[in-house]
Amino acid sequence: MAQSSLTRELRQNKPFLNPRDEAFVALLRTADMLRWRLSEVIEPHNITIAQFNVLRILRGAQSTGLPTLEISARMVEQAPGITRLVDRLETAGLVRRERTRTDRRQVLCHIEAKGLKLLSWLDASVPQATEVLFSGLKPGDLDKLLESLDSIRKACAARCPSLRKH
Amino acid sequence: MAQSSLTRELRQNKPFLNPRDEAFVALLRTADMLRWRLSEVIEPHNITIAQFNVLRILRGAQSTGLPTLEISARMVEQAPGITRLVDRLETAGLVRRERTRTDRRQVLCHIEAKGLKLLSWLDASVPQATEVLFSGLKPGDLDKLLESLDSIRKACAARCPSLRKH
DNA sequence: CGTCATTAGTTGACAGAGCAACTATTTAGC
DNA sequence: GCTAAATAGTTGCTCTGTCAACTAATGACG
Repeated sequence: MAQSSLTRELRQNKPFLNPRDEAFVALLRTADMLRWRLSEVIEPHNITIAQFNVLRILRGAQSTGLPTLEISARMVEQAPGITRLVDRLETAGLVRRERTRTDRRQVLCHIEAKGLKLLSWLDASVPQATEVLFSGLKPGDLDKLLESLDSIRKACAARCPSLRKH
Repeated sequence: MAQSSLTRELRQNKPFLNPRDEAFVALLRTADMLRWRLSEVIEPHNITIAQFNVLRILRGAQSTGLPTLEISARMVEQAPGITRLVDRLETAGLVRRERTRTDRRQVLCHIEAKGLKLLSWLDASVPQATEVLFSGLKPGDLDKLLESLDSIRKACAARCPSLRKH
């Protein structure tokens, strides 16, 4: 087989010995590029990808709001510093927090109008920037990809008790 | 179709409207979990994933060494702070740097014996921890996965001139 | 109902990322 | 050869991420 495009990208002189190693590296690298692409679209609006994720989560729970740690559990990528992440969103006027009356340990977070407005901007530009990246994949490829990623996450979760305590 | 495992993982109440959106999120999340798994193995040895990557790159170029920015170009995930990253490796005695005589702007980095020794430890434990995560995939699935990721990276590179100037 | 464990979240200290400005050296053009 | 531009890397500053210790409130159980 010819040199894989990944070894060429990373300027490796040796091919991968094992397709699983290659898949591991390819996944990390592809995700890094996607993150890069996404940040090009959203960071000009002065929020990070993690903050964008929080806003979307809160928009999905507008009626009730969400406790801080529940946000954390729903995030696509881990973010242990959730408190300060939300701090910054609050300072920016994009979210609001209030202590619950029933359980006074909890803090409910709500998205503010300003946050919703920002998201509505991004609703247009983000898919435009990201969906095209998958245009080389046929519908069947996409299904297969989702299925494979699913299988990997399952194996990962099974072996990482510390990863998430859902 | 039943609720996808991704929407369940992230506790979303709405399904993804678009399989491309879902693939985007699934990729970021899967990579995050892989990174987590990897860090469980290597961070006990007091190096980060990025530093591990640098050490492997330098091992692959032992005979000649590599200029600092060339390391940067070969990394799986972007690391703009390459200077300081290598600083720490040097402080830890894992790499050595020297200014080139022919081009005195360049700094050649070499891996030290201590770095090689550390890698030889990890050579055993890292594949053991990571390869099993792909055991749910048949060889054909792996090929298909690599191919799909490749297509995504190509599309990404085409649209991100700022991503890398290979 | 009092102690102990658990849950929810915050804070402090410190390492690391990210960006822009800067130095040193080399290359290219006139 | 001399100036201008490009290359290689470093440094300063700020902001963010990480980890551990801490407070406060709730739940469990004898």
